[in-house]
Amino acid sequence: MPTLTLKPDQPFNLDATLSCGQVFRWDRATDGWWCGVVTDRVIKIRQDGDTLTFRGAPASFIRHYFSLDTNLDAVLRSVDCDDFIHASIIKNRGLRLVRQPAWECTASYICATNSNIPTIRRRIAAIAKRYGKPIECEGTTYYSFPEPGIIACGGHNGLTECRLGYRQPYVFGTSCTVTDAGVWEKKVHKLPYEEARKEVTKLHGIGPKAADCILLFAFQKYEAFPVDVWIRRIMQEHYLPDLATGAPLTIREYDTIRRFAREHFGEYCGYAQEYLFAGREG
DNA sequence: GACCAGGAAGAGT
DNA sequence: ACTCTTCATGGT
Repeated sequence: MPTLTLKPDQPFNLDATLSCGQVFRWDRATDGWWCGVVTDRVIKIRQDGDTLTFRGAPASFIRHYFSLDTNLDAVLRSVDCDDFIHASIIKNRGLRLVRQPAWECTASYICATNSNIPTIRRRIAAIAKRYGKPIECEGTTYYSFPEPGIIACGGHNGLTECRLGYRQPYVFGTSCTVTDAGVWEKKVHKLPYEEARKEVTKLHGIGPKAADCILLFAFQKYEAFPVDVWIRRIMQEHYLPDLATGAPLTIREYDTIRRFAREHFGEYCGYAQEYLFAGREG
């Protein structure tokens, strides 16, 4: 099986990267192997020290997907500007933001609103099973994530069995709007963060939070700082004590938090966000 | 059974 | 431009 050797100055922590909540289609077996579906590939990978062993994709794909070309030391040095983020970095050093397929990421975060992570995972798996192509791997059947055109062709009620709740028309509607994922993706890629954010927010079912997740995880816009209930809590406790507590998060508060983060952590504040999120409830 | 979850849309001010 | 309400589902 192919392997890839990490350089001494190339920190990477596979477990932290895949279990921090940025991806929904990876599972860790008890023997240390991770298995995930990325668009139409089933990838198995494990880490033993500085060695990655994998199958299902060429090394170039692995290197790109896991952002192994990113100078993580430099990124972390740039956001490591106070004691609290410093502790989060120590705890999860080697966590990297992966490069998610844009359409799958977009549909995923529509499904993610007002839900917990196990539920989100179940919904995405249900969509893949409903419309994706089966992929056999070591005696198990996996399913690719369907292109938007496939979902659009399924009609209004095609997703009913996926039990998306009120998100069903959003996923369907956005599938119809995007249709050609490649074209849409290129358009967003070209835009700088704030403009890309406006563009992505036009889609049905995507507000500020989902847009920031999509831009961070799929478009490498590292200035994005997604604010969910966990991040809001952490920011209130450690950085912005004057924020109102309890009440629903308003657009104004959201902007206050993300602008503070952009200012405080710098141009890679998205990385800071993910280290903070990884350290939630502990 | 209450309460919460990687929120967002729509209607009414 | 702000505030309030509603939305469907599953985990704890």
